[in-house]
Amino acid sequence: MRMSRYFLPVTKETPSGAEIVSHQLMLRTGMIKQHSAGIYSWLPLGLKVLRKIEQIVREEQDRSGALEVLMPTMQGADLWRESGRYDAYGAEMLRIKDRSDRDLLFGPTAEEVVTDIFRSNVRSYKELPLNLYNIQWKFRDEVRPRFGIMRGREFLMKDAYSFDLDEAGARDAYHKMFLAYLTTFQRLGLQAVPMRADTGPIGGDLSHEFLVLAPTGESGVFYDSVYDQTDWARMDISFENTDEARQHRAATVGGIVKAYAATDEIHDEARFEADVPEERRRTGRGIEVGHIFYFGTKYSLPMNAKVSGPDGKDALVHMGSYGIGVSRLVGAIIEASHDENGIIWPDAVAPFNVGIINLRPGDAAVDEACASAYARLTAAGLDPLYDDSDTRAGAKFATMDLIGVPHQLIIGPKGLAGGLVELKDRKTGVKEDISLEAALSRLLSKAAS
RNA sequence: CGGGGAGUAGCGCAGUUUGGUAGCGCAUCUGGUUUGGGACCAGAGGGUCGCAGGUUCGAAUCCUGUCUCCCCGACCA
Repeated sequence: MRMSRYFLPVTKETPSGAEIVSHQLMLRTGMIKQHSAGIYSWLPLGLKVLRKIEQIVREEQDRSGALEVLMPTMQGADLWRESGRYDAYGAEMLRIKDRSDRDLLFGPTAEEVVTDIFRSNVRSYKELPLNLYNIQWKFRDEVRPRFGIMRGREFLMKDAYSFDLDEAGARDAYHKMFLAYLTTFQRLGLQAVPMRADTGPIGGDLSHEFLVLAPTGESGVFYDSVYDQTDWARMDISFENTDEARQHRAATVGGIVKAYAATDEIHDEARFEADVPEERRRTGRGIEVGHIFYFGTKYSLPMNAKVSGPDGKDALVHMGSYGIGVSRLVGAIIEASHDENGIIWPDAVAPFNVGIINLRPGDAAVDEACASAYARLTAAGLDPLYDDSDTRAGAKFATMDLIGVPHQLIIGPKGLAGGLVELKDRKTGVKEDISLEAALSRLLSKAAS
């Protein structure tokens, strides 16, 4: 993308009303524009990042065996009356009437809709296990939206719903999502710690929140430092539905959750001190980016979602639901990864892989070198952002750093006269003077790996 | 919903106490000089001061109402 053709309304000043750094940076980089309290438009740069995150979430859901669907944002009230939640949900649910005076609502979640899909299409236990997910906009009329898109009223959520014949099956579905979440967050460049969560009226031990560690997080977190050292990507998990794979998943999750991790809501200091050696105790702040839970027959019972079991009798399906705040992740990543100059995107979600800075537009040799670099990087499948604007070098550097372009190729007449360009790493700040060829081959090999 | 704060040019703000017909910085546009870490000079455009009523010769400023946004608390991806 050429900067001159892009829509990148960056500002030097911090907009008022933005308290936390991710909100400030998202506004300053022109990723989002506030529409009203808790409701935002996503501008090109922000949407690009949102889509990249969404795609990683999608890939890991698919890999775990979940199947993508797309459920409506507008839901009829009848299903919610059936589950008993139309009255129970309260003011957070946005209720609307259509022209025929029918009650609609903007879905805050989709248990009712997905259960309805299930019960009208699935008859036999042989079709299980089944996990349906969608990545769809939700609306919750929060009492107090805040922190930009971190707690918006309208937000993009990945919500998955598992269906199993019995609790044992549901437990395995839970394990699959648990493990898929860990790899998802790791791919996003985040350190997320699973923490046992309050299960509410259902009870049991099957509810976990995933918290991204960031100093500005809303929740206080207490955890064993073994979570700092774990490389989830190396777990080598099979999502096959064999007994062996199930046992392996159960053992893996069991091993992970054995270590202490809790948010301040349910933190037990005495247990923390008893279970975790002092040198391994970690306290900090976290942002909740995922929440999974098993809720048994809470919806299948009132909505009569049954399958025929192997014994020929109908059985209510056991369900679980699994959420990831996709739009919140954008903010969470920024909270976890930024410096005084701006955002430091992890490579996997960076809106552009490489920045090209032309220090002297109009200089034939520099223009040519930049154009050539741009063409070759683009041809190799990289997504470069080429600043071809006629502005001061300092402003260009500041903008590239602000929007967090991971690698920056800086080309000017002085360096070029000696056959050199500058290659800068956003994260480390390291700058190197090397030949254009060397810089390109390094960028291309990095892209290939 | 309780408590606090704020709405003045695209953005950030001053002006309100003590009414006299709106200003600064950034951004934008034009021309010129520049160009290796957020340039400089000269000029220009842009605001019914959130909205509605009221007081007054006269209201951004005082009064009443209302809408919106932000912050702190109880809830959540």
